[in-house]
Amino acid sequence: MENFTNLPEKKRQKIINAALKVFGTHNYKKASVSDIAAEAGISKAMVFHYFGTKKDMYLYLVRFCSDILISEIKSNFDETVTDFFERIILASDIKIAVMKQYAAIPAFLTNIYFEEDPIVKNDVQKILAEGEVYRNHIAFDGMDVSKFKEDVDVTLVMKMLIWMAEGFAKEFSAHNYTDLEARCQEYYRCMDILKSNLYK
Amino acid sequence: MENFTNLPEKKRQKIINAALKVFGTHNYKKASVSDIAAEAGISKAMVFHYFGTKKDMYLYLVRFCSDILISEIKSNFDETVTDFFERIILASDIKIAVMKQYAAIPAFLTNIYFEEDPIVKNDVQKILAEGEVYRNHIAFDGMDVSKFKEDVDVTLVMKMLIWMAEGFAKEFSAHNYTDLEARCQEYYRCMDILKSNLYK
Amino acid sequence: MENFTNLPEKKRQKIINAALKVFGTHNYKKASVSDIAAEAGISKAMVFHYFGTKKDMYLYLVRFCSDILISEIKSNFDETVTDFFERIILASDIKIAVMKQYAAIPAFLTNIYFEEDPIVKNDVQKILAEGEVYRNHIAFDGMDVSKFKEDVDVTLVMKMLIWMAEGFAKEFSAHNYTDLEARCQEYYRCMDILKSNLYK
Amino acid sequence: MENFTNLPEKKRQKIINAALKVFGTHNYKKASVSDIAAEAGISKAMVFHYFGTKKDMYLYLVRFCSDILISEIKSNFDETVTDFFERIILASDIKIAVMKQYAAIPAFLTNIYFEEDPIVKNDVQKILAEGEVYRNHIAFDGMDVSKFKEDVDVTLVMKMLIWMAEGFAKEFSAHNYTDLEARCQEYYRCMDILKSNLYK
DNA sequence: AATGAATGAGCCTTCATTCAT
DNA sequence: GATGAATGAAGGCTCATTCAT
Repeated sequence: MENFTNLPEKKRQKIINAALKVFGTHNYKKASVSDIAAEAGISKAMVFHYFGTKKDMYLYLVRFCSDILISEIKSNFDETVTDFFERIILASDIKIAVMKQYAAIPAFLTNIYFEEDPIVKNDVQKILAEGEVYRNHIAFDGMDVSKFKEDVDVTLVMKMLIWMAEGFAKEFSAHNYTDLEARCQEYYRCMDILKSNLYK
Repeated sequence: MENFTNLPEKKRQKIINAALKVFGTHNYKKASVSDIAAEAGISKAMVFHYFGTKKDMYLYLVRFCSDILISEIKSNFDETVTDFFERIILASDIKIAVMKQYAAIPAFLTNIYFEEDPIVKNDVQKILAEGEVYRNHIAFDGMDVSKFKEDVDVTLVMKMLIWMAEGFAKEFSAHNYTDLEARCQEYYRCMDILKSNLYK
Repeated sequence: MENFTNLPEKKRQKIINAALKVFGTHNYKKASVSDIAAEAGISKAMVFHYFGTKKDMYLYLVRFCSDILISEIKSNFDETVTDFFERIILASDIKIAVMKQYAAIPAFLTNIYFEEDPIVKNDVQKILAEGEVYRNHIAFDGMDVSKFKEDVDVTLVMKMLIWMAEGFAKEFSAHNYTDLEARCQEYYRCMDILKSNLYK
Repeated sequence: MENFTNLPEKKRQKIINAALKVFGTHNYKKASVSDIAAEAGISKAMVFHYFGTKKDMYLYLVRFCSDILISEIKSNFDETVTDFFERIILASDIKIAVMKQYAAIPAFLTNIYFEEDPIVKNDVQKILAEGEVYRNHIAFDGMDVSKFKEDVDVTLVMKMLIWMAEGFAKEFSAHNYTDLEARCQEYYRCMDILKSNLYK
């Protein structure tokens, strides 16, 4: 793996982008090492030289994206924002920021989420689980739920929002990741409805 | 194709379940006929005897699921139920009924929704489009939205519910389709929250 | 094999024609038993019931055609025709008569002549060799070569005519066995040229 | 295709010979890539590495043979030889020279001539058509037919010679391409007979 | 370090042949 | 006798992976 990490920044980025793009377009099995090599402008054998295995490369990318996500969270998350809905929006903003760094990351993340190939599924989930802490941290720690009407089960509201986020992401993906801004507006307006009506 | 449809009920179901499972676990390209044959306990050549082509089998399954869905809608949908939320629940009940018939249908439906393989994409969409009428019919026709508070944008509420349904299905799939009943309860309680607070 | 020979005349002919057609259209390997069965209006399994093996069926047909050819020779050959060129024409006429009995025979004969598949090649040649006697008999026995100019090597003329016949048959086959009569005229006119100029 | 053309001469020849032999022995459909690979002493996958497709390999060979033929014509054809029979012999010499370079070419050429497989038929004919000019050029342009007896139809003589050439090639092929020299002598002696007797 | 050659396993598909009914 | 079901071997082709240079 050091074979890869010792590469000059520029080349590394090019290879990562190529790999993210290919793995984001096809699933693990169908994504071919040849395509990645061609996209990155290197020879197929070099991919194996850098990563050892297709699987290793894949997992490297998973970790790479996960790390970016976590780092973005660490540097942007503001724990003084305690209001339930503002916190949700803050978390969403972070995710969107990540999307903007590496153009191919969202497609890749969607694919790894749906990847069912037993060759990688377990390892992917392990890696994602490590970052889970941070993601949950964002959403749940120290949230102020006092403004909710008494009879509203906040846990269920949370669940609703998670489901909605999933559905939103799916729709976004299904439309080829276009119109991010406009779609986010819809999402935020939905939250406004909830906020207005579930708060006292 | 008659080679297959003339098969005894039992055997047909076994093969369908096997195929749904494999196509629900992997995408079109990676789902291997060998795996389906093994899962169904028949020889690989029989699959071709029954369906002619991997593609034909896939499209058969798409139509098969679509037909089940439509038939379930036709026989269970009650247009006299006009209340927005009751209508949603009715629709959900129908989907759940489908799930109970063939355990693997939801996974399969999710996969065909995301299937991008050009070999099947167009044909799949054609088949799904035929049933579109019924699905839209369920959700949108003649719903009574008069009970909503004046300032609530019903279109957005609809969108929220669709997103939620997607997220719910994804979670259900991620947990290997277990505890259908319990999970549905959560889903219904969420809708209760919305109903209580968004209605006048 | 008796399974087949005991069949009613009509059915047997239909099957033979079907087989000749398919084997005349494709070579041994590519000619599929399914196609023959379909063409003959019987089930694939029956072909095996009648003939045992694809190979057996093929060899049966070879012998069948060879027999027809020989029988035609036996009944039409006139040994009182001794003139070299008239004898050649007589032989040609016989071949043409055979062609008219079973429409598919010429195509089949052409194919078996070019068949290189080691699975059948040897056996085919054995069968054809058995009939060779008659064919040679036609051409060579008791021919009157006295009218040739002294310096003409009749053996070479014979060879020329054989080569020409092959070339002619090839051309005829290459043009899908059309215009038999017209083409024969050309062939006969060529022989006229030879006759006029090689005879004293 | 460059994968193949960049190969060392020796290896390329071995593969070409193997392919010509297999395609010359069986027709397109039946000629198996495995056989070619085995005959050439390489792995089946390499054939695809070199040529991409069985079809591509086949068409490459067609063009290869066509090119050799044309090149041989270009360098050996002498338009100052105008006598009808000498011209024919010149043309024959050229073909024989080709045969000596790659022993399997004649069998291959015969097979492509009869190849009816729709997968390749059109492309083959396109390739052959490109060289047609040269082949016709050889045979027909500027031949001196003034020495023929007045009543001899030269067009028919031409036809005879073409038929003979076909028959000759067939016989040569049927005897496994042995004794080229001796067989040619016979062919030339036949032409002598014609020349002596059809000329004034 | 970097490449292209090389391979073996696996995939979809076809087909002659066998088997149960 | 007749059929459809069933299979195994083989074919064309792809691809991750290894090897020699």
